[in-house]
This record gives sequence, structure tokens and C-alpha cells, in this order.
Amino acid sequence: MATTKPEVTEPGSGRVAVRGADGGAHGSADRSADRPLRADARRNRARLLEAAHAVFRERGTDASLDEVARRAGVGAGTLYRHFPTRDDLVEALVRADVDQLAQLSRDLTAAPGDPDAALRTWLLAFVRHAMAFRGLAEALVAAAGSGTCLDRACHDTEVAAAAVVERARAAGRLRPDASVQDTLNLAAAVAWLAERDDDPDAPARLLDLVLDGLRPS
Amino acid sequence: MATTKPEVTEPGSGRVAVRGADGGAHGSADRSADRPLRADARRNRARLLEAAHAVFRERGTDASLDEVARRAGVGAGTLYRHFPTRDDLVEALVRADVDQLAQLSRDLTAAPGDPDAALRTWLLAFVRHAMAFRGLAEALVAAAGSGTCLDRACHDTEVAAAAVVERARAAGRLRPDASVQDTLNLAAAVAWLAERDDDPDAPARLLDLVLDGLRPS
DNA sequence: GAATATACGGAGATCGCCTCCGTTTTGGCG
DNA sequence: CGCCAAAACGGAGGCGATCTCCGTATATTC
Repeated sequence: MATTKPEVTEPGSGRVAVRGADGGAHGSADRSADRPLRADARRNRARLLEAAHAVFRERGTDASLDEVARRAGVGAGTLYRHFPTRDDLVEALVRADVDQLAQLSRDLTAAPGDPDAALRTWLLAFVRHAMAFRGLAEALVAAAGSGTCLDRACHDTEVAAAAVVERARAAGRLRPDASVQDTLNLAAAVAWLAERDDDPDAPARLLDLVLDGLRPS
Repeated sequence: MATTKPEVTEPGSGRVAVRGADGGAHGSADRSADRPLRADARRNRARLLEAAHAVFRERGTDASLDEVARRAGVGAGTLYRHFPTRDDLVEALVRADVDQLAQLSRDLTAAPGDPDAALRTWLLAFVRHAMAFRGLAEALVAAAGSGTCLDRACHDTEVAAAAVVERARAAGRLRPDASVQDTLNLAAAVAWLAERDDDPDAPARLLDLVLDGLRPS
């Protein structure tokens, strides 16, 4: 989602799906048996994702969830059953992007080539993804390491980042005192800054500024 | 405020004060005549600032304004009369810090010494101030150039920054393609990252990372 | 010690979050 | 089929936050 078209049909369309956040304020236990969703449930889930995509794009990740439900043509209860917290919804919207970033990381580290350029390429892709909705960068940084559902996405992203970062470090193109976390955080900060700037190459420009700081002196 | 003690008595205690944000959704015209506030009004204003300081410190700049009013022992109407928007309140809380930063800028540029070190000193002070409350960095960046009341604070800060930045640039210690805005924005981003990190020298560490990127290669 | 401008306060309209539970739909099975 | 239990739906409603409106109270002025 997000950058890619509103791909309504989820990867595992006929399987699993809901999975309470559990880490959050919602005490409800995990739905342990993961039987396939009923037809109407699947349909509504897709509608919700589509509506959320549209609404978040217009108003940012802080948009009203009731509005999402309204625009999806379902009741509020249905929304919260599928996505117990806002983060669950964001996570679902961002999932495809996260997987794409993981793939990109694999591609870049497999191919021979400048590890430095690869790092820049990957980070720029990350920044672009993190700018899919206003407030997303914030949500990602806030979720990192807090056990939230969105945290899964953060963790996966961090793993993907680690490969590219470590390769650059091994090639002596990254200062040793800058961790993977630092790198990712600073990239998120770039997205955070660039998201309120209509200049289309603000992301690249800012990223290059901080990236120069991350190289060894 | 913020870093300094809860200095309740405002600089111009007997003069001026309210000044509707005007740029916002509040259509009411400016209170043109700036006659002194009535005694009770001045007292309530001070109580509000004190309460806001405490509440924002505990819960960040997104805290409930009703709670601020409650804790100040005044009605909601009184709060909104004094500070029509949340930003007005934040601006008032931050005012003293802004002036202090302006002073620091003057001191640093007047004194002889390494312009590079001066830049770092000033930016670090800025980062510290921007971390006074959770959410402050966000509010500042959001307000910049949006005509809001908080925008005044941003502008003053930018002026203060410009002096220090331009001096560093003149000494060839800053890359030419990094503007004052960039510098300040990146420092705000550092504050934004550091505010959810309990490591007390995260600010300095992160600032040094980005500062290295801002120097000429 | 009025008179008047000024300021106060809090009830209440509106909106967003989230839950609860009566109702509806679906999918399997005889 | 038609029935039934499980699954899912929906929206009313409680709660808390924002912000306004206006009757009341208080300072200042003469």
C-alpha cells in the first residue's frame, strides 16, 4: 500500500488476518485458531483498508477512525474488531511497503556494487515509504521497541536496514559510532522533515546532508 | 520557562498580553488597544502558565487543555480567552527560552573564538530548549512559516540562528548548500529523536552526527 | 459608592474514541 | 434445501476533549 496502488486483496487473502495487537491496552487474548475469515469479513476488511488508505492520505495518520469506518460503509464496531488499535491499521497499510524494503535490501546486498551507493538507495527508498502519509514517520519512530503491533513493521525494517548498513560499514563507508538504529532514526527524521515540504527532492537533499555526517571523517 | 524555573511573572507583567492568534480559526479581531490587564486577569494568566508548564512537562504539549484550566483553578473560558489556541499557550511558555537563545547568539557572535564551536554550542542549546516538553520540537517545526502565533517564536529563533550559522559559513566551516532553515530543521529533528530516548547525552551525540554532515567535505 | 468596562466560569454543543450487545449473515451438515 | 451454531455486523451510547456563549461577578474610574 501507501506508495503502491490500493491493492485491496491482501497477500494471505483467505487466511488469518485479524490478530489483536495484544501489546496494547486491549486485553483480549489472541485469536489462536487462525481459520479463514468469513466472506463478509474479508470484504469488509478490504473496504476498511481502502478507506483508511484514502483517509490517511488526505488527513494523515491522525485522521478520525470513525471517518474511516463511515467511508468504508461499515460500523465502528467492525473497524475495531478488525483493527483494535490505530497502529494495527497503520501496520496493515504499511505491510506491503515493509516487505518491499526487505526485498530491496536483499537485492542490493546480493548484487555487487558500491555499498555506499546501495546504502543511499535503500535509505532513500525508506524515506519515501515513510512519507506515504503525514504522521507516518512519527508513528514509526514512536512504535519502535514498544511492543505495539506497528513495532513488528519497525523490527522488520530494522533487519532489512541492518544488512545494507553493515555492508557499508564493512567497506569503511560508515563511521563506527553510528548504529543501525541511528541510521534508521535519522532517515525517519528526514522523512519527518520532508513531509511538510512540497519540494519533491527535499528527501534526497536532506538525506544526503545527514548521510555525509554518517560517513567516517 | 521550560528549562528555567516557572517564572510566573511575565516580562511585561503590567502591559499587553493576550493578542489573539488571528492567523488561526479564531476570527475575532485583535484587541487593538493594549491597555494593562486587570489584576485578576494578570493573576489568572500567571496561574495558567504555571499550570500549563507543569501539565506539559508531565504529559507533553498534547495534554488536555481542560486539565490545564482545572489545575490552574480557572474555568475553561478563562483559559481560551487568554490563549485562544494551544499554540498561543506554547508560545508564551517558550518565550523566555527564545529570548535566551537570541541573547546567546549575540554573545557567541560578539566574542572572538571558533565559529564552528560557537555554532555547535548554540545548536546544542537550541536542542535542549526544544526538548523542554515532549512534542515541542514537532510543534515548532509545524508552526514554522504558518502564520500561527508560535511562528513568531520560530522566526525569532531563526534570526538568532542565522547569525551563528552565517558566521560559521563565512569561516568555511559549513557547506554552502545547507541553509539556515536546514540547520535549524535538522537540529529540531535531533530534538525530536532525542526526546524519546532517556540517554542524557543523546542530544549531543546525534547533533554531532548531523553537524558533521553539515560541514564542507 | 455607583457605573461601566472587563473578566470570569461553567454548562453544553460537537466530535472522536471505543465497547457492548442485540441482530444479521455465513458456512457446514443432515 | 433448510436449519443451526458460530462468526461477524452495526450503531447506540459512555467518556473525555475542544471550544463557545452568555449570565454573573469583579476591578477600575470618577
